[in-house]
Amino acid sequence: MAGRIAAVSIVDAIAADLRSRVFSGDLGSGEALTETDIATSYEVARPTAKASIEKLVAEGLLDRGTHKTARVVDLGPESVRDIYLARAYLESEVLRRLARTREIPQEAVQANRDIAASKSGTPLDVVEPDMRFHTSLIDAVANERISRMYRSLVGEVRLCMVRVQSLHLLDTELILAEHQKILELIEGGQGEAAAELLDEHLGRARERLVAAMGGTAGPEAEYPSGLVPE
Amino acid sequence: MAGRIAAVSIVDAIAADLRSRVFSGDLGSGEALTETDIATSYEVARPTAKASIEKLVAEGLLDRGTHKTARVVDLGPESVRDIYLARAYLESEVLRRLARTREIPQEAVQANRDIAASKSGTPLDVVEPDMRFHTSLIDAVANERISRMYRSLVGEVRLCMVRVQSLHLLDTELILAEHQKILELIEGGQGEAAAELLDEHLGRARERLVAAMGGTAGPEAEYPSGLVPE
DNA sequence: CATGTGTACTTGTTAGACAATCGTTGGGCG
DNA sequence: CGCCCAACGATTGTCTAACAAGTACACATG
Repeated sequence: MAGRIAAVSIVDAIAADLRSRVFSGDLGSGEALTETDIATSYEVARPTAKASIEKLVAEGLLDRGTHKTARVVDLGPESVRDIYLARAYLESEVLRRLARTREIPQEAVQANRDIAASKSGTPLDVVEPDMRFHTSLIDAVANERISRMYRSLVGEVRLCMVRVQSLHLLDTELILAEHQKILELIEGGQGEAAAELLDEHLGRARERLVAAMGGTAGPEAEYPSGLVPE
Repeated sequence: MAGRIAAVSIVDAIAADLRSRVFSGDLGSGEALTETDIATSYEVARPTAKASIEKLVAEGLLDRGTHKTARVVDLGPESVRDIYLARAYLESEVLRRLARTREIPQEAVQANRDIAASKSGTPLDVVEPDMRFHTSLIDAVANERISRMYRSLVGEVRLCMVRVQSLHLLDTELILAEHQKILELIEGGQGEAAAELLDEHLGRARERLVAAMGGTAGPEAEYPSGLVPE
């Protein structure tokens, strides 16, 4: 059974709703979330609202100190680098290990197909399948804790993307081609090459994101030779 | 200032105390922790106790379902494998990246010295510096999220060690020698070799731990040729 | 022996309250 | 006029008390 029935607590339900509102941009960076506001707007008691907030704080989506109002995290360039480098650490090693068995998850192949299909939509439509491509690779190693760690990053990654959704930072064709190449390298048992390509892939996204946020981009932001878009 | 003053909330203080009691073995595997028990024993309100429990649940040290009493996690062989493999994923990649700059953290060197110094003590005395050796390597990459992820594993790793503290699973000399060799390989820029040695190092600990817990150990449990202890 | 029921225990959630703390605003003083 | 300090409001941390809802186990029943 894939999706057993929910049986969510009120706290979880509110946390889930807040989470989606953060991802959708309904709650922007730095926006304040007081316990009483949430309590009244969801018509629950303050401790319930408090617990929801604390859940999101633990996930890294909200930020707050003692006696201070919780706010949606405001990710600066250095946080973006931190997040993407952490991704690279996890994912490149996963690629190496997957290459040893030369197994590629079907979900990753499907995710890449969905990226191709979403080219006609808005830039934001690419985010979901792109994310799914990477998570499916992580999940392929079948390690509960690795997957759990990666999920905690994914939340923040999506947060980055929301902030720059209007900018056309990523060329879909290039994403597609690199994903495809990564899968081929895994299938060919060339883990080292796959890891290197992934580093490039993530490094470029990272530095272009940093630049878009007002930071100074590193050399990784450049397109590979001969693949500059229109 | 390394350790700024605490200013801990009551919830944090109780969580910290429970954590140390779990690590010290005062609270054994599967032991029940009801909210009211904790509330009365620490002389706080039940919501406060509840919050403390939820913190530990989030850390993976306690386990509980809805409407069920929280219990100290009972790590089975499959969990031990999961934990150690997750460690290996993180650490081997960290080693590779450290080898690129050939930098070895002084904390790791010191930790290894402390392991040598603890040989005369109980087997449990080795745990702390051993842990410190590994965490210092992780922290050396200066990535906030990588460090945070690793910390979440460390709690469970220590839990494993508590359960097998009475057994003499690890030969201190071998640990020491392998740690030393890993540092040398990093210094020499041989990241691949360092990662491989680490895999062996962790794999052996992992499988011997599994065997000690009643599982069937894999081939990694064996000592390397020519290094069988007395 | 299997099954259903009931009771005690535990957790989920709420309400209201008070203390401690943070941010800000306004007044007093140089 | 500008700056420092005090008082205030807003917000969070914690508590007490209580009820609802769910679980687990013993018990009685078929």
